Amino acid sequence: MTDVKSKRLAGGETFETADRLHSAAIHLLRRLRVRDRESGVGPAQLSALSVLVLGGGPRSLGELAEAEQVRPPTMSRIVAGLVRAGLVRRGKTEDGRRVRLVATARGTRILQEGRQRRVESLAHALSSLSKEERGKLGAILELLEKVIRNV
Amino acid sequence: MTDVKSKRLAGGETFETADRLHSAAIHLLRRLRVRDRESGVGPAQLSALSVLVLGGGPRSLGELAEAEQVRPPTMSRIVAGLVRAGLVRRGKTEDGRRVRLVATARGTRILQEGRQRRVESLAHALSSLSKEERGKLGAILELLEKVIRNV
DNA sequence: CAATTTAGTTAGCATAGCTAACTATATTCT
DNA sequence: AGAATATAGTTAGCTATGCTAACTAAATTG
Repeated sequence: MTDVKSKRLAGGETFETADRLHSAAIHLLRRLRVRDRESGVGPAQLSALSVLVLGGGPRSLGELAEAEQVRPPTMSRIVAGLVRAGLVRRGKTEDGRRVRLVATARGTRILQEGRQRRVESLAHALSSLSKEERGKLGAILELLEKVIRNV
Repeated sequence: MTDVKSKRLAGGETFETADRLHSAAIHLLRRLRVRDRESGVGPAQLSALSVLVLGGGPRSLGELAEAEQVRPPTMSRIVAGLVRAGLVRRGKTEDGRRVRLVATARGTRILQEGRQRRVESLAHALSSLSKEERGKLGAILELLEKVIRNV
């Protein structure tokens, strides 16, 4: 009870689980992002577009910057690229300072296709699990989604 | 049996699980990477350094580029930054063309501290789970690590 | 209606990705 | 052995993505 380990014995197992979960997430996304090159859209643009398409509709530039953890000038330029590529359209709002950013049909299609590719790759790997194992994974995901919102 | 869904009924559930897992990984890392700014090292440099520190010792530049899914010229510059910052040292090998990249003591310390911060944030969030739930999560991680290697 | 606050852009800097073209060392093939 | 080829890294120059500082325009406050 006097060694280094004992100081955090209560949390030690949790820490190890966190470490493994962290590492798993890194390795998973590192593999999946390979497929994003096929879209021809850069990672920051793709991620911002995903907020507009999957995140429940149009946003202002500031909201998008916050969602992507990026400063307004950075998002301003990312959006400029998306508009130039015809993936996003700028709309007006009641507040003349704000812009309303909307994914175009093309932007929506490109994002959905990319997401499809990523998720298919993962689904294929998951197919090696038994039905029971996938069930357990699904149940854990429920918990995990709550935990992540609290990070 | 004739609608769109039925075409992939067998894989439909797996696809949904993959989608949720994918989304959870994205959201998790998006939150954790906030803490990396404290290190004062850019994301590409930090990630390359993690391969040297956690990935089991020294590597050549080409190996590092492959591990990070980046082209040699890109890794060349990332390594130049790490060397300039005193986090990595270049060593010689028998093959005069190859370099042997080793993390310095300072590089190792900075990486470990950053990883500690990330994992602590996650461990703190995980502490809201019951002991039993954490146990289930640990068991699933076993499976997940295997699955991810097959993506 | 002047002062302040808020939303977004522009300018300029550093990092990080790429391809093409180069240098230096090893290997292979007469 | 020596020429031709292959391999490992670097350099140059482009685009994209991150930042802060300084600006413009619109809304809100006093």
